[in-house]
Amino acid sequence: MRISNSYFYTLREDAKDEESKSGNLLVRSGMIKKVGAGIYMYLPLGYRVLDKIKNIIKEEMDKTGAQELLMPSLIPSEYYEKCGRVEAFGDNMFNLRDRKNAHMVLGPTHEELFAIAASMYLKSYKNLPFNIYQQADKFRDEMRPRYGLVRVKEFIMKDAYTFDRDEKMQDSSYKKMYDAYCNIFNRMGIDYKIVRASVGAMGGTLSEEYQALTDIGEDILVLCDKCDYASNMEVANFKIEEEEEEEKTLEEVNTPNAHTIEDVCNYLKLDIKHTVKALLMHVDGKLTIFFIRGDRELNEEKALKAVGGKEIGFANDEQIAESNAYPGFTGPINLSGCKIVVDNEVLKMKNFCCGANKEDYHYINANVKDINYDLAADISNVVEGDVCPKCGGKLYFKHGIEIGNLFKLGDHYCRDLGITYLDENNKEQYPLMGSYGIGPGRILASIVEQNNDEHGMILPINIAPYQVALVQIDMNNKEQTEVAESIYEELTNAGIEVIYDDREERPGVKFKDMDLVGIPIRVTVGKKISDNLVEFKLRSEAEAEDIQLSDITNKIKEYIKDNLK
RNA sequence: CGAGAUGUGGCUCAAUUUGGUAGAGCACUUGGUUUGGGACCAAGGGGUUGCAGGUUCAAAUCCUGUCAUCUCGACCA
Repeated sequence: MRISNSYFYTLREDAKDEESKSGNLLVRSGMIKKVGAGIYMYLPLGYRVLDKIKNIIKEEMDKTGAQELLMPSLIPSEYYEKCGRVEAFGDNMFNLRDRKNAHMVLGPTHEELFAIAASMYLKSYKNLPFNIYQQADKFRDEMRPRYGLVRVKEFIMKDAYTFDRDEKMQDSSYKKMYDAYCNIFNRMGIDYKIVRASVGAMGGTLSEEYQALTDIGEDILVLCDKCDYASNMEVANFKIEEEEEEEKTLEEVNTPNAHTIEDVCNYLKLDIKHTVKALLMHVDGKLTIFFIRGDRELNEEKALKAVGGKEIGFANDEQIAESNAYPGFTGPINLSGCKIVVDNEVLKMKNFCCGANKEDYHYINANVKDINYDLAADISNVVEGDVCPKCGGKLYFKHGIEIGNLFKLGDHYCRDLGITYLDENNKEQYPLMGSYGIGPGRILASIVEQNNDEHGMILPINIAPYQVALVQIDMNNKEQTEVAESIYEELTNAGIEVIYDDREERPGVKFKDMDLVGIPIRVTVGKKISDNLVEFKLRSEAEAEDIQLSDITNKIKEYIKDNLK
């Protein structure tokens, strides 16, 4: 491409409405432009990059035997009602009415339609297994879009769906996707971790996520410093260490105005790890009090699961009044009028401090024998330094952007939709379904987030919009023009993607722009041409190299051959 | 949805406190001088100050409402 008569622009300053590095670089390089919160246009340069990402995904998906198709985005809502997902998605789904006032949605994910597509083909056990996928727009009315392309309201997702007969067959289908995803992200040079995750609104039995490691990642990954344990915080656990301490006698102590755990610890000079705090919650409107170690957070998802509820939130005064709990001084001793859930860890604690259910009083030296509760379960979040549940190593945290996920969904979608096949005994069976997502936009954001310097982005050669930036220093120099044109022609004929900066701009402008956009290879045709030399520079390296003009195209071809994954 | 901040040429910002004809840099156009890391000089074009009301002789500025964007929180495949 010749820049001089192409759509190409860059911005010299950061956008004021972009916070993240990747968001800013993508906007400044003219790859994307914000239309509204969480809504972006992909401009020609950005679209080329997106297309390359999609192509790598497509290649690896097709290699597994998956077949591509295309689903609509505008879907009658009845399809989502059948599986109870109108409720599951709630306000996250875009709802609209057509002219006949029929209720429509913009698809947030496509399990239902894929199941229906599957049913058109699937009649016999002989049809299994198979895998169908698409790369198409998804719409989710996110409460808070942020970080450029990381969390948006409309985005392209590659979503694949497998259909299998039994768990063994599904394991094999799942493994194929697992491996394909590794290939995809490895080819793109992304630094990622595969973590165990929650099945969330998808429902199902197993979920793993591919998480690109970056500081702006919204997910917290729990990793072990000794083994390969890796889990999303939402489902991470830790090994509870039993305290070896002799049980002392329960004692009530005055703690004036000590409403928070910090206050109590300061006042009584206690280690926060020897305290138990209360979380006064409502589960489906009913007061439920959770007790966890003072320094931990309640994991609401685990808590809900433990009590078998649907909705959880902080209790209001009215709900609290049903019990004898005293906010700020609530403890699991002589507590009544509510459901009481204690963290498994609390059962192993010795001589801890907790509220006494009356103003300005706490208990010290409390032990399991002193407390009353309805249920004990794992309800708290891991903190850094906890013991790995797998090997006993130390757990630490990293932030990740979820760029891919794998779900074993079981058969509930097919059950709800009545999709069956006949087995060899002429008996109707429900197939097992799996769903597998990848977010190309998030991949782009993650790559830029992981690969940049003060000059701009540094893109891998199979992702960059062009492989080679050809910079001619002096557009009025005939010899330079001749050489640049011939290099352009030769590389282009060899199938190499060249962006030829033939603008009447000063060299500095051209260098800055090519650096900002992150083109991996730069060839500069300048004054050294009188010695038959041109300059070869990698975006990732600081130094340039002078190359004989006669060698330059071969050098580039070889570099690309060696580095194109 | 709760709290805070911000909306002024394409971009980044000033003028708002104290009401008085809307300004700079970048970008753009023309001419000239330059030409290896975002050049310089000169002359231009481009904004009913997010929108709607109100107060006033006069509103970017004050008041009310509304919308949008960003941040923190809540929420979250």
